[in-house]
Amino acid sequence: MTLDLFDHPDFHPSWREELCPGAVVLRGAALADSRELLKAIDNIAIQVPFQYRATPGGYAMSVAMTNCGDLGWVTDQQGYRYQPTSPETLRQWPAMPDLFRTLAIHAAREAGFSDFMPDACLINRYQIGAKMSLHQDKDEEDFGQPIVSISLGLPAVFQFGGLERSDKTQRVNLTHGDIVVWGGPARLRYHGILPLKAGEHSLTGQYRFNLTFRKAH
DNA sequence: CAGTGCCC
DNA sequence: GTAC
Repeated sequence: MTLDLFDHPDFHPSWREELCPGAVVLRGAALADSRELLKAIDNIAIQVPFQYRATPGGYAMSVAMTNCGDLGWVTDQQGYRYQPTSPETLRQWPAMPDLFRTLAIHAAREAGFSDFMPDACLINRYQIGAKMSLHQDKDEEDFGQPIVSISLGLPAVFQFGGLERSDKTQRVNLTHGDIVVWGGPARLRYHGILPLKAGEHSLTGQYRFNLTFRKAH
């Protein structure tokens, strides 16, 4: 991987956008590793296929999901939770690739969170029209640990709000290779993804992939 | 518990 | 804004 990207003299203000205290967009920070990241996603999905899960309220989500790492985020009628196994295979999630972990740790450090130790990586696949409505990440045990989110493939509009659902949201265009990190005072800010606009990406076709790294337990 | 979704 |  090209960790040197983070040390490159050009990797600074123009590539870094502060959304608010504790939240930053690192433009193109995963770009150089994107082909390897996508290959790794394919390899994981062969072992544990993407699933369309349902919320506890019974609605099918439009985003397909799989996981890697010690813990994976799942939802069903019982609720939201992290668990060490896939509900379908009843086996442990595939290991988190070293490239994933290292990239996430470096991005967190770049954003000011020096002790990030992710144990969970949720892999979301968005097809055209798929969305993620405004929500908080609050199923984790330690809100002192940040969230690291890597965008691959088709662009999407990220909504980044406040600590209450009714707070005004910023709209942030995220494209292939962008990394968003939020933690500290921004850790519980509401966020979401607007319906994916039709398009074609040379590496992912009609899909957007998102890797979300968390310290769950 | 379920607002990571839905509808007006 | 909010079902049950």
